[in-house]
Amino acid sequence: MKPNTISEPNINVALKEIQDFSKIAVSVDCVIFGYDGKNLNVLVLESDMDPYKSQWSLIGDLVSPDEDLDQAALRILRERVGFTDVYLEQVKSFGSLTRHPLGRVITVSYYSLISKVDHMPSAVLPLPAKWVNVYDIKKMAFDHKEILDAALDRLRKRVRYIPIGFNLLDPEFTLSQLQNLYESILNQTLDKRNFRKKITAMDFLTDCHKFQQEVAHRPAKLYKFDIEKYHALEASGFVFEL
Amino acid sequence: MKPNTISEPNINVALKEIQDFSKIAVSVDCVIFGYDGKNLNVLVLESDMDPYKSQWSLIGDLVSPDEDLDQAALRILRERVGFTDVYLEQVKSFGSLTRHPLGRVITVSYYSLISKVDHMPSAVLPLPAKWVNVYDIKKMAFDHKEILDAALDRLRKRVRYIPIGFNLLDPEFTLSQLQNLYESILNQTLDKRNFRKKITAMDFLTDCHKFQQEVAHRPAKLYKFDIEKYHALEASGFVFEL
DNA sequence: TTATATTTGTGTGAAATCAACACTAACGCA
DNA sequence: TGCGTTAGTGTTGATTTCACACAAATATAA
Repeated sequence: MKPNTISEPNINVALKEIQDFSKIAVSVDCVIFGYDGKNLNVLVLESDMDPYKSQWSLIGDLVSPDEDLDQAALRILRERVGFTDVYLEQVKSFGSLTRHPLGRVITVSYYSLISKVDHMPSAVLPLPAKWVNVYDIKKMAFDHKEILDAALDRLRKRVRYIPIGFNLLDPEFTLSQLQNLYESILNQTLDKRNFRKKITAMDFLTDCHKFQQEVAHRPAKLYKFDIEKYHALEASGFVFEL
Repeated sequence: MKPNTISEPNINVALKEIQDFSKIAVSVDCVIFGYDGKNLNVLVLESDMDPYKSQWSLIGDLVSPDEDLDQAALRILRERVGFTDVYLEQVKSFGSLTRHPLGRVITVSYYSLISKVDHMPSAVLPLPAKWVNVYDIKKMAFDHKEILDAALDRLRKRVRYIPIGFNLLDPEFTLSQLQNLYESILNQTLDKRNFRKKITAMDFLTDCHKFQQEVAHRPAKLYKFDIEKYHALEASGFVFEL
């Protein structure tokens, strides 16, 4: 643990030539989560690239020199699958030497949350893209399973401390739908009464004064997530925790 | 929210030319935390680069084509400051277009935890490097303040759920030292009795049967962190939480 | 040798939170 | 009209959290 000397200047201290651009490409890969009212899904493509032909891959692309990372992720979501205004969060970067068969590609992973999955069945999506139940995916192309796992892990942590789950639901939803969503993400069952107590105790759900239609059972009340109320609460020290 | 078509193949699906290597360089920046028994410090260099001359910068370097990201971070720690065997964790990547004056550089940030800071006073370190109290840093070169904040944020979250704080202490430490460390990291005071109750209740501290020497007050018992005991507990379902 | 300054080390009780649990209500449908 | 299905609602005991004060051990200075 004896410190050396600083021999050469480094990139943060003084000039260093970065002309050769180090022969590393940078990409962004998006883990797009969607919820169909029943299961947590992820949007995948079928890879055409050897040696991963016909395995699922995430949706990604190279970062172009004139866009930052978030912009690249948003562009990918827009260009590849037509999603705009989605919740987006960077997860981490993957840089194994052999992770991409075409060469050295470091990828920055993001996850995003999409609502109304049921309104976008795979038929409407560009052909090879498909919603797949997260828990059915055992293997993917490249290191994408590892990326998916990291994103899911992150989502599970986040979802308990910030109210982002609502991004996966329709604007108006029932408490049971919300609970099911949480159960899908956390992969565990929750107690109905305790869940409702907790959620309604924090005061950012608005009663829509409407009920579910056309269900073959007692219809449930519809609620909306009131983001302004939430921000007000947050500002006065309240922290969301599930 | 209408999906487009997938017009061209992308990097995950089929061949795409990545010859031009997108003129993006990739660097790693390390937020090196150290604890001097009193304050949480971070190791910084004085930047020589305009327009950030004489401002503090983190310790970083370009990623070379034949090393992965973790290797690059470890190399930087070894080459620049002589640290080996340190706790290291990736935080996130920063890719603003204008973040580096020399051109487009995307950086992957890491933080690491160093013990025995008091045994490596700045005199022994390569000249421009210096330990600075984290809470005294208001401004840094590049976007490094933002990187520092992200790393500190991550450390604060991690330290409550995994016992990594011990990396910042000598192998043998007192409970008060441990508590002070947590107070420095979390930037809040903790109740002595409750802290000790919690820590000793989880059974991975070993009594060294030794006491502090040469202190002008009642000497405290020394403890060791028993990582094997911790792993055993962890395996049987125990989760560290502070 | 004695007093002082400093830090260590220890337990209890009140309040808040968590976890487990079961029945009636409302609707569509046969 | 009865059946199947999901919605909606409170209580209690167990657990966890939080606040809080004083005697013991050492070095140092008088």
